Amino acid sequence: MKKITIGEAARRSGVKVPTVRYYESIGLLAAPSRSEGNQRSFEPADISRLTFIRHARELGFEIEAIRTLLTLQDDPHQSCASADAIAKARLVEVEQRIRSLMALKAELETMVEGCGHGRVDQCRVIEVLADHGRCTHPHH
Amino acid sequence: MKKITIGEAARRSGVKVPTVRYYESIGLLAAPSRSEGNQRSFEPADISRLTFIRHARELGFEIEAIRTLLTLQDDPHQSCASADAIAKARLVEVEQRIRSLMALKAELETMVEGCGHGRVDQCRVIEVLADHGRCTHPHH
DNA sequence: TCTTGCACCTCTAGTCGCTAGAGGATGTAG
DNA sequence: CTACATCCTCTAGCGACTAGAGGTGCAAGA
Repeated sequence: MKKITIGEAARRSGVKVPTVRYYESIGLLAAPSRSEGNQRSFEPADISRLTFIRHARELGFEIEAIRTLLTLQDDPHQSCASADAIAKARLVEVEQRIRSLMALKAELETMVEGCGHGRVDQCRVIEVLADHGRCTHPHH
Repeated sequence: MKKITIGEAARRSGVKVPTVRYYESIGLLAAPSRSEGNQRSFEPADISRLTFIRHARELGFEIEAIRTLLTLQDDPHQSCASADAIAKARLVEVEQRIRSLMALKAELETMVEGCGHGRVDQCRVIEVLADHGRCTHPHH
């Protein structure tokens, strides 16, 4: 039975060491057993859990959503309707965010293109910010 | 000389009352004069500044970037190279964020589509999160 | 055996950009 | 004069970490 230190767990899961401790502190990860010298000793299952969490975070799921997904994973006989709903909600969020960012992109492009690289009083960047009415792409 | 209260300033600029006070506290907005009863009294110029800030925030500029943009606006004889650089940097950020979100969207769609609405042990949502190797769209 | 030096421990405080709430003062309309 | 909205200051909280202080554990080389 090999002992996995927190550094090793971090390296294998891709989650940083302080973040592993943080996840333990908020109860997302069960407190692992300790060595004689009070150092954490993780199991392979903990690495899987940390990897799951990291991946979910990369997909932009919030901690509370991940908490729910983890309880679903812990009990595989449940219906996956909750997991489905969480993923769908996240998808809607992402789609909205993309739309919003596309509008911003268009507006920023107009600003940057219009900049004559002269002085501030002719600068389109400043001008557009100062006077919202000049936005060519209304989005908010 | 009409006195503009903080509520009025908030209404006209679209910045919330506590946020106006917050901007003053971090020095983004000069402290306005006060009434006899110690209430803030804003000038029309303050409303313009608040509107500028709000618009920049909506475009996702960070407070420190806005601070720089405001000092540029305050001195219109400067070169607008800084403003241009800030806007360009923001544009690059936005473009990267969009690309990243598009990848997430694709992955979420696969997850949601693959969900057979059965039990968790057949759920693609949980499965993909647990095993990153099954991502169809590698992005990280 | 000693020592070097890294990895580990706990705890607190800071990040960003607000937002919420307590507890009290002011201003205005009826 | 009395409601009542709005204002004031101050502190604490949000999410998801991150940084740092100050101390302990552990493995390897001299």
